[in-house]
Amino acid sequence: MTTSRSTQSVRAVTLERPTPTAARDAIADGLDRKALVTVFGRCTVDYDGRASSQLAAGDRHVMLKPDGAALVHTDEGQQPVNWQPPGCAHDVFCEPASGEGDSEESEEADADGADSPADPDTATNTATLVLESTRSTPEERLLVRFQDVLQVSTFAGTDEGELTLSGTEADLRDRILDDPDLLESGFTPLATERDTPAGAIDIYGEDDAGRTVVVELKRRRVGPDAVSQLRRYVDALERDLHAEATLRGILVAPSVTDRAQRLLGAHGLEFVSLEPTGPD
Amino acid sequence: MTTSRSTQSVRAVTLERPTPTAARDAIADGLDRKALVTVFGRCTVDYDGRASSQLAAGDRHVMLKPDGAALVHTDEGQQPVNWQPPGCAHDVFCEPASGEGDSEESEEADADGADSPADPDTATNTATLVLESTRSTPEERLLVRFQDVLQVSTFAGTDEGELTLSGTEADLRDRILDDPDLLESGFTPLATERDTPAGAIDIYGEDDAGRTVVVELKRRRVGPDAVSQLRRYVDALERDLHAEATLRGILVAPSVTDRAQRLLGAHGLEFVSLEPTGPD
DNA sequence: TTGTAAATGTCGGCT
DNA sequence: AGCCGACGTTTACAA
Repeated sequence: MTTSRSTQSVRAVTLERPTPTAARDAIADGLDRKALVTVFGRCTVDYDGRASSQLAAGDRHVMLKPDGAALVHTDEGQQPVNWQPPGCAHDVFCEPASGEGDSEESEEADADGADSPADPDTATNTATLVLESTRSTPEERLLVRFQDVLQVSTFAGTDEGELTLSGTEADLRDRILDDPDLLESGFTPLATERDTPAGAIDIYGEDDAGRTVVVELKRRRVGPDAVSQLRRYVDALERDLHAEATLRGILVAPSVTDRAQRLLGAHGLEFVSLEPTGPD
Repeated sequence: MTTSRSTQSVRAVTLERPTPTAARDAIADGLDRKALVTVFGRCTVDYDGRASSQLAAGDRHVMLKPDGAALVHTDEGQQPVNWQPPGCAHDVFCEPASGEGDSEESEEADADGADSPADPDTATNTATLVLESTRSTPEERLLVRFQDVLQVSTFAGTDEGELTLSGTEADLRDRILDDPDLLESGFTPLATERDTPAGAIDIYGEDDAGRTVVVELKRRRVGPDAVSQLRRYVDALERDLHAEATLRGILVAPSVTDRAQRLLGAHGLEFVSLEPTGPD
């Protein structure tokens, strides 16, 4: 068990191969201090809420964030194998032992029961560490049971840094608004996010000949879904304006798939190739 | 600086407040051993690829997975602020110093240059730790520069556990295939994933009266996009079969939004309320 | 709280 | 490697 202190305050505390109760106390302390908590060890994971899942024992990295998010990572994949969104309440406690006879029903009672029979504090060897993250709306629960804890860490940090991102759909939109001729010579944007009964049109405008133009933007190569989306807006606007013949729908993206191309043709929609960021 | 060993092998190694070069060596060793590597400390992050982003200095948790995935987490949010997908090559090295005059152009040359002038090994105080994860198709690069490293850990584990998940669209499909009357009395499923020029139909079948039925399934409450999808399949099948009048399209989901409901009505499509898992 | 669509979406299945 | 759609999608924004 070692701790590390910066010159200002405790910023990282790490326990290696702690007992379940030592792990529990360190984690509880970390959560209290609004620190980011990580636990690495052998565990099972159960989730129940929008769906439900079970995960057999394996070595995983668990992260509990002060905003209530929880992440369970295996050694593979970008996505966590299990998780809980921000807004959850984290709880940590020890259970007497993770025998096979441990009934599901006993969990709930133990979760907040301060007076469990034979307090786990006195049976550290057989006690198992449990992490629980819950929320309502929707009701969801994540339960991580550790057979073995290799490491517990708590991190207290500050992060004021803002992310700047470019190459988004907003950039593509701004590019066209800055220079409407990029879409087509004589195009005039009249509104963005113009609402229809079917949703909001990215760019609403007029062409050279005064025809109404519905523009749908995508930052990357598109498939059939984007064509359907454009068609939906054009349809809705036609119904709304009772102006069938003069409406044009243009999909703007770097490229389209074959099937999307055919769907565009089948519905009299157009395509303009444009990327979110221009050549510098 | 401490290490922890299990009875079988080194499973977790942790350094606290290491020098940049010690951190570099531990991380390089961890990557070599196909371990999961975590680094916590103050860093800046730059990404360039499908989009591009910059993130000013802050305290973050970085995870490098043996499959090539990289994750940068702040203390908020379920999603990483920056990341790199599996399949990337991770690299770790030290740079002479992170002065403001450090030009972007110099990075690439330093990344793999074994013979940098004044090897950073001898200037640990001013050297900065850098993590780099790159891939091709598409060309993408993530660069994490640490001003301060609070902790480096490497974890070697095993994970054979499989995730079982229920409450998915596949469960909803199986529920209907098991008991087609759940959709409507007299419904007969004929195929799943039936292909059309617009995509694959979830369930293709016939109703009581022998009319063709296109069924689109959603595991949760749906909006306009699902209606568009169903419409797309019905349209395509009508064109394919030249059988306009006898086609029915049914959206199956727990519920629909108002707008989706109106779109269904506008296009003569139907809705059946059903959840992926039935009452037990 | 709910609706709507973007996302460096990611992931899996299939061609 | 590209296409296609599901996902416990998550996230941001508007009503």
